[in-house]
Amino acid sequence: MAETILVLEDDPAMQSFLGTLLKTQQHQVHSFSEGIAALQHLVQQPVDLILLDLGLADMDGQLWLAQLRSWCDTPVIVISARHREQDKVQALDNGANDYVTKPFSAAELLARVRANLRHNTPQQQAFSFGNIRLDPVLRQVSRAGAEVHLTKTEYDILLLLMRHADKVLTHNQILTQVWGKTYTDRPEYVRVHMAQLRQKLEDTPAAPVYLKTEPGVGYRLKMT
Amino acid sequence: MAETILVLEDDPAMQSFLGTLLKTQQHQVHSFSEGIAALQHLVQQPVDLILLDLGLADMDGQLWLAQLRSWCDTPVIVISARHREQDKVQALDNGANDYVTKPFSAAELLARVRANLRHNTPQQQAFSFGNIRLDPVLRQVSRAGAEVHLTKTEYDILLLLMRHADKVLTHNQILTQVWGKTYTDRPEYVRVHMAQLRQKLEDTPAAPVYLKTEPGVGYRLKMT
DNA sequence: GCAATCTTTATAAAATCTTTATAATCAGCC
DNA sequence: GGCTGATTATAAAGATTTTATAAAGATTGC
Repeated sequence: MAETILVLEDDPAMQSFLGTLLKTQQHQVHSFSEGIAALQHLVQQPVDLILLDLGLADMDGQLWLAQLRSWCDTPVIVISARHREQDKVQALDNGANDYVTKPFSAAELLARVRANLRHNTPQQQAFSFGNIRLDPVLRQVSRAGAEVHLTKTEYDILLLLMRHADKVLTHNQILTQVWGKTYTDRPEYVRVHMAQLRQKLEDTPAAPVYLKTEPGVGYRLKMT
Repeated sequence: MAETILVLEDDPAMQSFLGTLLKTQQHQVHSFSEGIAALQHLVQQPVDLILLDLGLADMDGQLWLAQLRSWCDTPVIVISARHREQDKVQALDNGANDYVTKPFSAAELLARVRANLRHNTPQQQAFSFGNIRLDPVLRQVSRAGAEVHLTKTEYDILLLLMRHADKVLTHNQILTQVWGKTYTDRPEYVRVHMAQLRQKLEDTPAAPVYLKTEPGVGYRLKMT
């Protein structure tokens, strides 16, 4: 958390409400009532998200948004009392990322704030255990920050173990998922590749911390 | 335009309506009624945006979304008849980028589609990695400042790799995007053209730094 | 027809997987 | 505890698959 959010809203009650709401989520909030002041601040200090009320006193919110978008691509959530379709379309086409109409639910607004912070900071949904990280989007594994090259089979096994973290997977389950149903009588395949994975991922392959053996049953990835 | 949009919606009337609506904007639309089929398609061929109806017959839309997000970060707009706050919050926290409730205005939906396409495909004026630069507007590639001539096929492959920087693209994905769906059994096409690209772009084509092979899987453009 | 490009093909090289042998470890039993 | 048979770990050789590359043939557009 601790993302910085700029609120541009000229109704004092609403400004105060938004500030309080966002601070409950540990966000740092900068509130403004006037468009010019907000722009000046943004030039000085970038923020992670902007909440914009269209009904400003000193200038038109749509114009403000259009002007902002000429140089800044920070996500903007528009908050407005205007329910008309054409207002929404105009704001979105002016570069808004989302449009919320008053009255709105606090929980929904916070969820939309989270969503917009998330997709702008494309932090991958990565699995990690210890100093090992697996990023299924990039199909990439790293150890202590350094990329580790895994073969297709090794990667498939690790992904399978991660998707069932802390559970025991039998040889047959691994063989079926990775090699296919007809390979259930080749447990040695799993052993050889598991040894390879340990060589690449464990600090002490002979005394594995993550890739544990369950004798007589199968293997388990310990996430702790 | 010409972005590809996947629609997952099990009501035939709504599916048809969405398809028609999106096609008026020159989008390429792939419609599905079942979650499994849609996932299978996405693995084969990435899209630019996903419209998801939460009320699927064969599985829970929220589960589908969570599963998708474990490996895919394509923008998702949820369309739902459920107006409850907790449904919205859950969907947004599951990784949805936007949430639209039925009944919705066509113009607003299209505006939200535009907004989500725009913000997730930042209008990079030029991609670059190392001393290589690709300008999609001029359709021009240069290396260390000097223009490099690429054939149409070479350029298409490079652009595709750049749009999915650092991700692995399978042979099938490359073949489908560049040659078409009926070429998925010709991986040698990709190999030959990839070798050409390396000759033109890499300092040491035999030991590529950018255009990496992932044996058994596909190719990856390494930007980092 | 010519030049550029794409497709096809053949061969060499590289990477990975499978197989095998041996050593280590484990579980049950006396 | 120590023995025994079964299971597991590991390295390394062998086999197979996958990939790189050049070059010849086919196609396309001007």
